[in-house]
Amino acid sequence: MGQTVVQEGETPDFVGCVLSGLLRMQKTLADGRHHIVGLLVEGDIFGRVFGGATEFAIEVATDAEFCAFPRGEFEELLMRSPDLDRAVMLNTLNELDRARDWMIILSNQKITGRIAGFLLLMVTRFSTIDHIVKARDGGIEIRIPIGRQDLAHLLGTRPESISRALHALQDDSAIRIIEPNLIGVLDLSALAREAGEDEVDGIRSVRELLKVARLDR
Amino acid sequence: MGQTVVQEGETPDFVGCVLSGLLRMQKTLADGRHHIVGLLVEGDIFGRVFGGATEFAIEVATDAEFCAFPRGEFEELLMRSPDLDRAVMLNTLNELDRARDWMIILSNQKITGRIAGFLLLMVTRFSTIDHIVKARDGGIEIRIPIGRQDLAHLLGTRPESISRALHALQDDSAIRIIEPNLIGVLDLSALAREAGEDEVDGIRSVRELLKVARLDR
DNA sequence: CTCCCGCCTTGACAGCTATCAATGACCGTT
DNA sequence: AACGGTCATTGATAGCTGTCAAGGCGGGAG
Repeated sequence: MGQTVVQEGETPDFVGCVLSGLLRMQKTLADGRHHIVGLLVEGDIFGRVFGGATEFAIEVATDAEFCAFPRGEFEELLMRSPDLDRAVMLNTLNELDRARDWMIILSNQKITGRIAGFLLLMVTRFSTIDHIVKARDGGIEIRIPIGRQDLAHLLGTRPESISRALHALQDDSAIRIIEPNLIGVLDLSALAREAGEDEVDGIRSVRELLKVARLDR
Repeated sequence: MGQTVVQEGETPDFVGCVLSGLLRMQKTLADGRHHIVGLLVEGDIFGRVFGGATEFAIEVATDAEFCAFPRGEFEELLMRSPDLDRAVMLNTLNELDRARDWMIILSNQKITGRIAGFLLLMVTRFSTIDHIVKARDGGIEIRIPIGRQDLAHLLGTRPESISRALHALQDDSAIRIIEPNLIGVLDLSALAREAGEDEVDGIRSVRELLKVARLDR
């Protein structure tokens, strides 16, 4: 927990792939604060494929497993397997879109909007990770895999504001705080409205997810 | 000016490469506001290489030229030319880092800090585009290629706050507002301090840039 | 079992920003 | 030259957030 996998400015000699658990990608600023720029879950690839130093450190957020390939071999593998190459490219493009989604979320001036966007992103992006997003009869339950401090760093604010905003969303009956890190989503539309996002497509896909989850049981 | 090149949600049938001018990548929200998530300058590639719809619209910010390759041919070209494939991958990875830099900037809670980070990013990233960043005897001059409205959308705030923050930085003798869109940088360290970033490396490279620019003349 | 420590939460206050409104500068048009 | 439009700026006020401080809760060590 909290161990460093890749240090800032380092050029790692391997390409990693997360198998389970959660890693966080962050940058430490001059004043000691560290800002989180992304979370890595199972299936995510980290470490730059071709040269160049990583500008961001990677640390373990929860118990996690990952595998590492020597970078040279991985690059050769990419050369020989167009399919793998294409998959890595698609993965990178998806991460790029995700990073831009983060930008939209961070552009929201009210904290409640940022948290609403964060929760929606969790639901839409991590819907396949069942220990994070669970579909229940009452709606969806999200287990936030990081603490208030990290969440604040992620959303560009402070733990106190996170707490207040979550309880404000609860007062609006948009969510329910089951445990500090276990959030029940009561009203997706309200969240989307709060986030200011046109998340209609996202919500539709979530509805599909819920249907599938119910059929599974 | 303001024309749409690629629409949101569309799957463009070409891959574009900016030759000159400036394009902006943005997303329109449900309430009509549009948030800018990136600027494209010469050499930047846009349009997804492999399938998938673009989540962001691309519009012309200034007079611009770009070339377009049919997507199918481009993908075949990638298959046949490992060098090009590698270059595109590197380009994408760089954009990813840039997007994460944006996240850091947007995480800054004070507007002056966000603008300081923006200016530093302009200097470090667009230092080769001489109609945007110019080295002069007094320091560096940055021509901001977008208006206050767009700048506000980019930094997640409002035009009024942009104006106030710029003039605050001027009062601190960190910058000089030569024209509304032409900013002279007087004190890089002050900007870095304001941004809270450990931009020492960045500043060093800027110093190199200044030296080179002076030798050029 | 008790203590200690970290985390989450809540309250009070200062500081900053969003918002509304109004003014002035610049540009293209008439 | 006069007009209308957009854009940048400035002021006043309300609202929200950062900050500091304190209290409550749970888990681990002794």
